[in-house]
Amino acid sequence: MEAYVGQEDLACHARYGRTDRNATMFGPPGRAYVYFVYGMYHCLNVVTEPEGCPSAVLIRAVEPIAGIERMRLARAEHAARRRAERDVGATANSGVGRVLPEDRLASGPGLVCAAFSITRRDDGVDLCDPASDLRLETAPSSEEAPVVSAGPRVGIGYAPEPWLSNAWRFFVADSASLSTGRSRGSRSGGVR
DNA sequence: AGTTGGATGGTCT
DNA sequence: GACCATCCAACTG
Repeated sequence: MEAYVGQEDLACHARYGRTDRNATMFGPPGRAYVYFVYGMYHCLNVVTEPEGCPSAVLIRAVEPIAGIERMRLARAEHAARRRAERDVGATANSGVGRVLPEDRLASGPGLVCAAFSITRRDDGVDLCDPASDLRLETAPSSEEAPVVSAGPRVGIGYAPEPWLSNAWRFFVADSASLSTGRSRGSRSGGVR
């Protein structure tokens, strides 16, 4: 996950003020801020600060625990839909992709939304409401606290220092489901 | 194994 | 009209 903190954070979507797209970030905490990027992917955030203080946490990756097949199906549907929109003909073949490894089902912000079928329609959903389809739940107390590491945020090359290098990306150090970002490099440990 | 280019459309200067 | 909180395929070596 990555923290985006207020209008002063020049990597945050709220840096130019409130717009139709980022309005949810300006609202109460605990809601989903979902946006559309690069013409094909969605990204899920959790609003974290009180109303009027536009901050959120981007969910960059998820370790699948349950509903694995459901996630595989959603990923396949997402890919198929994109293929279908592009190719008008020759759709006969490529339906058979190789089976996605569990570790890669949601190992990126766009993939999280593809695996959970999250779209802009989920923007503003109350993630703390137990009745919500999309929601946060507290971990069982039996669960051991993970070791968390921090590093610079991914994909914000447009931002000036110190925002560019602030270690506001937090990740479970030994997770096999870490997202693979392009620029700076925490990519090394024997993931895979 | 590491790097590069292309797809694709909403959003904002 | 440029940019983008991305991903994957196709390269290179």
